[in-house]
Amino acid sequence: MKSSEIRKAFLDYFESKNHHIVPSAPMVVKDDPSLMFTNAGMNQFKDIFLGNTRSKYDRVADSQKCLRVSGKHNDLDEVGHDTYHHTMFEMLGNWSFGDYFKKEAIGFAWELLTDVLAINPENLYVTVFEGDEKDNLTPDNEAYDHWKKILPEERILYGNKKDNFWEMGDTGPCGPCSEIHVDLRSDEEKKKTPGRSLINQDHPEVIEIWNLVFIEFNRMGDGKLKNLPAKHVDTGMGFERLCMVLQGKRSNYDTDVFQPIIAEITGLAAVQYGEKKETDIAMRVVADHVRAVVFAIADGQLPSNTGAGYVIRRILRRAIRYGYTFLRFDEPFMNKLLPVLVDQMGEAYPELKAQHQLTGKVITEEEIAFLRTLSQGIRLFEQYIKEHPENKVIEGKFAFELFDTYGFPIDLTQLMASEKGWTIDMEGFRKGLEQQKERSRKAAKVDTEDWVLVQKSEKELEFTGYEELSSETKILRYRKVKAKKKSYYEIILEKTPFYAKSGGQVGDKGLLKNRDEEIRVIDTKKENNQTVHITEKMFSNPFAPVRAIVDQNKRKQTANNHSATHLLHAALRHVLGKHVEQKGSLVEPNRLRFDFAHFSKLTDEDIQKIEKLVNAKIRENIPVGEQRDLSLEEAQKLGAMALFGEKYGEQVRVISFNRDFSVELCGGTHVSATGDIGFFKIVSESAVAAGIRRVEAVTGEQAEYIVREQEKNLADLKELLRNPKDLIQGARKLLEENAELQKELKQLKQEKVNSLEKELLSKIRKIGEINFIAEKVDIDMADAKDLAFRLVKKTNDLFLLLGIANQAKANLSLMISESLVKSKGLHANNIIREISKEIKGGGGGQPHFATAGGKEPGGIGRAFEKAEQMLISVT
RNA sequence: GGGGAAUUAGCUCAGCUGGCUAGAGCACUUGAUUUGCAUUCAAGAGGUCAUCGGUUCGACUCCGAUAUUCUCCA
Repeated sequence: MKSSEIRKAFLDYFESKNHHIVPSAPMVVKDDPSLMFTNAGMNQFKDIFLGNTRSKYDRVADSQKCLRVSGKHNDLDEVGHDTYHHTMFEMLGNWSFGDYFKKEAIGFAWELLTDVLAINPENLYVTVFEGDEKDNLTPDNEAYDHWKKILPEERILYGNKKDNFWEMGDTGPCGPCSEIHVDLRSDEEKKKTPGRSLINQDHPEVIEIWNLVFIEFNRMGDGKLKNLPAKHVDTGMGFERLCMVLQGKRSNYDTDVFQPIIAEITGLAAVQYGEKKETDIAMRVVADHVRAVVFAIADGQLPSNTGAGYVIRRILRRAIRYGYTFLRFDEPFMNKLLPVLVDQMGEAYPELKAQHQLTGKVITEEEIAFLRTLSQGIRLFEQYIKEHPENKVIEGKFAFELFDTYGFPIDLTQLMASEKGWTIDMEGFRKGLEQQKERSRKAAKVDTEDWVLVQKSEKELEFTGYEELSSETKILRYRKVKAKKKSYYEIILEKTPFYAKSGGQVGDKGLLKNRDEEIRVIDTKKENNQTVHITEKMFSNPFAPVRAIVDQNKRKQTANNHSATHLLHAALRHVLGKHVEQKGSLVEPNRLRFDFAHFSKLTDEDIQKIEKLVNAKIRENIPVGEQRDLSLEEAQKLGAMALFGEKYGEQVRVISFNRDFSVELCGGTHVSATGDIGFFKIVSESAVAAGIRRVEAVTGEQAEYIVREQEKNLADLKELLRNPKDLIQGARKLLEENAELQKELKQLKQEKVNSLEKELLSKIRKIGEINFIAEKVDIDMADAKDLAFRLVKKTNDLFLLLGIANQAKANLSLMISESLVKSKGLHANNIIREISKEIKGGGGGQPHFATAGGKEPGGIGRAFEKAEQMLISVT
């Protein structure tokens, strides 16, 4: 069975059991601070389990793309070394939200595996929860009894809390789970050791394939368990692993999920898979990582140096490094694997096809950048070896610096060191890393107190901000959060006009008022579908009704910018072409920023055309078209474009300005008609990454302000230039004149130095065979230096001392011919230190040239005498 | 969010503990050479050493702030 058929068989089976098949959620998670990537099938249903939202369907199944880079069995550093761990993988799952429970879940799983997918039941084992005294939980006999009916009891095992009790986090929904394991060993092996004894023992051929979680409890803040009103089922089956089982392979990488990519790699590297341990590992690393990176980029997550983007960059770099070291790829190669991957997965995940070109560009760019990092590291490494030739051990501190500051991988340092017969002080390296981690932990530490429940509400949380900017409401719960420098409160209201940061639009600011007090809301954000108000203070009486008032002015400006963003998006597509697609957006009260896919820099004409079109639409004063509660399909029929990497609910909202101009899916706040925006002005255009451009713009008052500023600058400039007819011409003339004057000045100075040169030459006195000059001159220090260097070239055995006096300051310059430095042991540095005492100052320099400064110009003469005395004593 | 680093000629980079009139390679201009694949040789142009402030007789170098970029950790 091909992998695509397996995926389809799974989905078809559950569809036949009345499950609604939902698309995979994006791999990148946006509104959950505890999670960067989707790491399990249940992530997109978290809100349902938490009770924040209700599901439209009781039964759901999907194939979810997931990414794991850390966790029990998924350390990024391990991927590739074995044959079954991955960063990106697909998780097949079926769910029941308050519908069926253990009996049906077990029945479905068994029927699908043994009947539809024809796995030999003899090879299957299951585990059930053994209970836990501390939590006062009895063994899960209910699950046991259901299993007993379908397979012999000797293949049912009890498992402990670690393996068989699933929890979402420290608090929240949880429950016992039941795992299905498969024994893939040969009959001979099976006879030797019973499969039963190898369950959950990390045996590579006795593995878990499906986990059925029965969610029935809620873990409270105090650690106690409470029964949930509705029970849920949450299951997850690793797709790649299932393919391995069904295709009779011993490694996930041998299945048709990975083989086409590996075949491509072997072609490029001219190395066969299975030839050598090291190159095999490298190929697995590359094959795994290219999938992760491509899916992430297609979901809109570009590599960057913070957060989720940084994780993607790390994965990409790890692949490049393995390719570089073991497969001898020393120029970009990852993008060459892209067509195979798109070809293979593009059917199930259309975003890969749509984002093909962009993905290739971004990856190539990253590869080039990293190869540069590598060569810089190699240079530093070699320099270090050269500077410490006798060490034979690389200090941990240096190895850490290479890694920490220059991003040079430690194992590459190790490899290069061993090639030269050196070793690395890994202890020291680890110490550095540990300190780094400690620092970060300290800085990132956030103490979150438990939620304080104030009042209960029967209603769902409500957002009133589309209609009004001030609402009468009550506090449901709040908590105090202590971060490193500041502490603040998070407040949840029953209904709120405050817009929480999302879709690029920043969160509202404003006030919460009750009869006696008012507190400021400094930000509003969304967490697990709830609007969280951030405040610096808390009411002394949280039970009183409050009025929530949004800062009207800021909101209005934000709305201007948001609507302008839509017009900009549409205008970009009109002017540049339909390939333009939103890649990111930021909408603040005083500006807007819009990132989009486009291959080249915008010309000035492009920008003008775009501004012109947007402003024309503003003047048309198009009323906003708003439609709520549409299905995604209905919205798309209207022409709204769904973005890859965005998660849309069952109901979407569409904002349009003229049906045939701008139609977008959007939850943000907008103007009532485009005329409100007033005026639109682009202030900058730049690149963010390969194939992605950024436009920043302002609207309304802010745009007016910027234009006024520029106008003022221009007026000031005109006045400065005495109102020339042609400003540009005037400025150019001024610059030319200035250059001319500079030249003349230089020449005059030159002449002065020339005449001084002659004058000084005529003043040479002989002290022994030394040509001695000590004179006051009226030039600046730089010219004095120049003069000294010119004289020393022309005169042998010169001892030149120049004194400069201006106002309250005195300067000395001393130049001595190299020959005198050598033969007489004269040292300008020492001499100037001595004689500068006479001008109440200090100085220094090199043996042949030194300078000094002081605050007594009257002492210059004495300094000259002193120098002469010193010379006489030498000769 | 925290730590470390970088910013010097069009490009890639040297410039050690403050003082060598800021250098190299490539690219560029000019002249010669007339070349089996980066032809060679010579001369030259090109720099507010990221920006602002401070310490100092003196700052590319030290200190502080800002901006941009890189990098590691969370």
